Order: sequence, then structure tokens, then C-alpha cells
Amino acid sequence: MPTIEDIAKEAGVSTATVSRVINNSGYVSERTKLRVWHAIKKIGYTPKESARVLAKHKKTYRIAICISERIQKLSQQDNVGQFYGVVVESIRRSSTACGMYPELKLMETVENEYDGYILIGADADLNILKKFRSMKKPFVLVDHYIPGQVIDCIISDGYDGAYYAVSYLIKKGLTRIVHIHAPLNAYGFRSRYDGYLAAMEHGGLMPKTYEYDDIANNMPSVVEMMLRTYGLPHAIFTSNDIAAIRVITELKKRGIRVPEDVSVIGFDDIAWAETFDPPLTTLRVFKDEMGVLACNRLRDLIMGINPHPVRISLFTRFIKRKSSI
Amino acid sequence: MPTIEDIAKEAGVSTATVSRVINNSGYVSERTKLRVWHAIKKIGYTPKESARVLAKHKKTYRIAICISERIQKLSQQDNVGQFYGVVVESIRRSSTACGMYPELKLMETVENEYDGYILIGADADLNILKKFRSMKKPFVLVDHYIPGQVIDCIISDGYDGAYYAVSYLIKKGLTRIVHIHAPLNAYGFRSRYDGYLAAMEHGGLMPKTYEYDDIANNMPSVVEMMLRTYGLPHAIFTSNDIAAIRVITELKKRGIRVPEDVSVIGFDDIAWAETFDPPLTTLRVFKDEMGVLACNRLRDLIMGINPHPVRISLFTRFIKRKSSI
DNA sequence: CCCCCTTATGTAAGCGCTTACATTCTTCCA
DNA sequence: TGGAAGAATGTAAGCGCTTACATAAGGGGG
Repeated sequence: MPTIEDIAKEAGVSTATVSRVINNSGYVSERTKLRVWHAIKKIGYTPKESARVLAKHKKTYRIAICISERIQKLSQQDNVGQFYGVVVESIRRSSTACGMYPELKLMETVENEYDGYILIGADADLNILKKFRSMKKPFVLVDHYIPGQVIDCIISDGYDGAYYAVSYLIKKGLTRIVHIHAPLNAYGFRSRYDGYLAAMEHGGLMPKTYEYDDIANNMPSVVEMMLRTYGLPHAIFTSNDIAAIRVITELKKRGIRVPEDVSVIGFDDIAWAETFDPPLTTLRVFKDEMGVLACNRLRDLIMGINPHPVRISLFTRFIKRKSSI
Repeated sequence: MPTIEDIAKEAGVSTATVSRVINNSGYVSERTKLRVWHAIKKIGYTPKESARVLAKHKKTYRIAICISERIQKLSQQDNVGQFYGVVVESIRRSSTACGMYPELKLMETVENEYDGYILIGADADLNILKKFRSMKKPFVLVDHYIPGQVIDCIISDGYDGAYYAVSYLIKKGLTRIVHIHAPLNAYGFRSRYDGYLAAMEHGGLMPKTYEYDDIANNMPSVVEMMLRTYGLPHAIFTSNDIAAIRVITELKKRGIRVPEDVSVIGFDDIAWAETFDPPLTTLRVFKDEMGVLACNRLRDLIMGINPHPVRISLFTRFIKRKSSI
């Protein structure tokens, strides 16, 4: 594997000159440039990314991890923030591994004084986006994607997971499967919803969905509504684990047993899911990986590597526990 | 930004020992391990990825770039292979930048003697996949994705681009917009098809699609069929540039002018697109970036970094030229 | 003709980590 | 109780690149 030294030797110059040619920096005569490019072509050399990064990294970049005020409040209040807490923690760790120094900020108020930004969650709407675009600094969205918008983002694809889980229930012989979901303006929830629909259609079953808008207070009435208008389903698939837990709590109050009377499947695999009674069957979202990928991507963006926008979707994993058949 | 040396100092050991603790290798007493972990926690240290990669990289990995026999034949025959040629070239360059040594192979016959594999194109079907899974070596798919399959892949999302292009035509006042497409078993073409459908639906227009199965010989009859059953549309959106070029050629033969009589939009932005007469309006697929991302991903996989599967979708860019309004 | 500025190139010191090798300290059995 | 084997730790040489600094050569104004 050729190194810069091989090129230097071949071209009869020093490694410094080769580096200058490659980076198009400093003074190099045209004649020398040509000789170096020839040597590079001839030997088939490409500089190693890791060595460049290491050598260049005198400066550590300052980045802002941005959450919304809403999320911040929720995360103080109760377990809703669990999900984002894990993501933030992962970003924190990973960003220093990428040579970036992170600070936690609110996306509504953060100033244009960082080298890059990571925006977490669906509250990063078009307005917020506009603000960040106008700052002319690289940023990546985590756990959110706005169809039609060209932005770097890291998401966990709900479609595949939802499709898999619902298909699993169908394969077990269940037919009356309900989806209780969050508002669909967030792509994450939308894709889970779509996956549910696709699986039901593929199984030749009638889908039935109920939406809640306030996860903290809405669940009793949603469950009530479902029981009144639809009766007891064979299974309930929810947008996320918190919703699943709330639903199960409501069912328990009414003496309905999980999973004997009805299977419940959540989404996310938050820490609670495993210790809840019954332990929750769910789809694991790899929150750590999301953070790591976000940092890597932002680092690339800041350094100008692979600047073309991408959407990175993590696959989820079905975790079978006791809350479902 | 803390380094391994800071930890060593804090814990009162050498950097070698810290490294051993981090990598859980060699001999370290429990007592020392504990001290080191404490120091790491206290200082908030995370090892820099690039330094590790550089230091570890004594060995260069051998990888195989795999295409199908079909693609290989096509690429010799004419411009159909243009697309894949660019991708392969990019992978070649980029893989050596990642410290990997690439060889070009056929996916049907390649042996299990490489450290990793890059499979290009939609011919990597479930059978091929099974073979590669059984080899127990990391691999990534390029320009292909099989819904429901958990595999690392790099794709160019056709949905957004198609949606954008068709919406553009609609915004210009066109209503009779036809999609001429390749077989839909390949995800790439399927997503372009879906994007077309979505845009038409959103615009309240009747979609009309025609499928060809042999891009080299089918086009005259497809165009013939379209003109007979549908008449002359306002615009034709095709699955890819080659198809667009063939379609335009057919139209020209009949004295139909592009774009005066009908707009044509392709997909891919192959080299030909710009020099064709008329220059093709199209959606640029960032083929170079696909190669780069594939190599980065494979390198990570081989080194065991971020081992959880992801799907990376590149956005496309609308390139307005003369073949359309 | 000398000085200084600009251009062109080389030298070598890191960047932060891993690891081969050297060294020291324990065991424990002949 | 000597010493060999094994365990624990340290030393220092890289990995492949960038870049500050040193050096050298050409060129124009006083």
C-alpha cells in the first residue's frame, strides 16, 4: 500500500511538497505539481483518511447538541426524556472521540458560534431548519427526517421494524391488531404507522388506528375509546414504549391481562421496557449508534469530507419479551 | 481535549497500560484497571478514532468489488455500464484511501478469501445474499436495497428526486406526464416509480406508466405502444438516462421535437447526459460519493466499528438542461 | 551590487494511539 | 532457597500525514 513517501521518492521531491500538491496549499511550481500528479497516477496512490485527520487535528471543534424546549421539559418531568437522554449521552461521548467539544443547548435559542450542530428530535421543524440553514454551519438531524428536505439526518427506520412486528403477530394467528400512535407529523412515528399499515394490508387484515396527542395524559381516554368503539383487540402495537406502558397500565386497571387477553408491543426499547411488568416486547432502536453516527457525520461535514447530504437509517431489532404472544 | 497521556498521568501508569485497559488486551491487574477506569470517568476521556485506526493499521485489508456477470457484459457492450463503471472507479480509489486493497470480481463466483465485499447493483438478489451471509465476512450493497432485509447498503434515494422532478413539470403546467420505467424488482427503479406516483397523486393527475424489460432493444416498441394507446404526452419521465436517450431517439425518428413537443427527464446524470442533443434534464446521482461511503462503511465493518447495520441514502440533485421545459 | 521580498522546496516535529520488546515483580516448585 | 515461568507494567518506535520553520534561489529597487 503506497504512502506519501513512495510518491515523494518517485517524483524526486519531499513529502512536504507532495502534501502541498495534494492539498493545493503553499507554494509549488507548476513543473513540480505535474511531476507529483504523474507519480500519484503511476503508483495509484490515495492519501489515508485517518492519517490526514490525525495530522490536521490541532484544533478541536466546538459543537452544540440541540434539543427543543419541549423535550427538555419532558426529560426533567419523567421517563419520556429517557430516549433522548440516551442519545444525548452517546453524542457527548462520541463527539469527543471525534475531536469535537460538545455543549448542550436549546435549538430555539442557540447562537451561531459553534462549528457544527446536532439537532435532536422532531421539533426541528421547517422554521428551525431555516434558522440553521441561514447560519451556514454544518448540522445534522437526529431521529428526524422531513421528506422533500435535503438535510443530513440519522434516523431509525420504523417501517421495517413495524412491518416485522405486526407480521409476527399475524403469523401467530392474531387478526384484530390495533395501532395506537402519536401524531404523525414526526417522520419516526409516521414510518412506524406506515409499516403497520403495510403489514396489515399484506396480511389481508383491516387496520384500526387511534391517535393520542398528549402521551402523559391522553392514554386513559384513548384506551377507553378503543374499547368502546372496537372492543378488545388481539394485539396492540404502539408508537413507542412509553405509550405501551401507559396502555398496559390502563388495561390492568380494567382487569385485562397482558399478554393472556391481549398482546402489546412497543417501540424503542427504553431502559424501562425490560423491567416493566410484564417485560415489554418491543423494537430496539439503537440510540447509541445514532449518536455515534451523528458525530461521525458532523465531523466529516465540518472537515469537508463527503459533503453531499445523506440520510442514514438504522435498522431496528425485534425484542421478544413477555408482553406479547 | 484529553489524550491517553492525561489518563496515564492521572492514574499514575503508562500510556501502554491505559491502552491495554481500553482494549482489554494483555496483562493488567484488576486494581490498575479500576484506577484507569476511574481516571477515564473523572477526566471524561474518549479515545480518538483516527489515531486508533492509524496506529492499528499495520495490515491492509483485501476486499472484493463484486459485480454481476450481467453487468459485466453490459459494461463492455455499451453505455449501460457507464453508471457502474464510475461507481467501481470511485470504490477503487476510495478503498485504498481506507487502507484496503480492492480486486474486481464477479459476485456469482467470488471466493471467501477476502476481508470484506462490496456488491454493486440489483443483481445481488436473495440467493447471492445467502451466499455472502454464509461467508461470515462483512459486506455492503451499493445501489441496491431489499426491503425487509437487514443489510448494510448505500443507495441513492429515487423517491425524493422523482417526486421533485415530476412536481417541477406539474408546476410548469404540464398534466399528461408518463413514466417509462425498468422492471421494478430493483429498489432503485421502484423508488423512482413510487416518487412519480406520489407526485402525480399530489398534483391530482392520472399517472400512466410503461415498462420495458430490455433497455437495449425494447424501446422502439415501448414508444410505439405509448403513442398508440396514450398519444403524445406533455412529458416523459424515465427510469434512467439511457432510457431517456433511447426514447428521445425514437421520438426524433418520428419527427417529434424535444422539448418543444414533449419534455423528457432522465435519471442518473451519466456522462452522456450533458453532451447528448438535446442535453438531458436529469437527476444527478452522486456515484462517486456512493463509492466513498461504501468504502468507509466497509472499513468500519471490518474493524468492528459501529457494527449495527445501516442504510445510507444519498439525495439526488435536479439538473435542468434542454430536454425539458 | 547588496538587501529584501517572493517563490520553491526540504527538514523534522508532532497528531494520539498501539504494540513489540524490555524490565520488574510475584509465585511456587524442585 | 534458587530460579524459571508467569504476571504486571514501562519504554519507545512507529502508523501516514500536515505544517512551522529553515533554507535556497531568483528578481527588482536603491
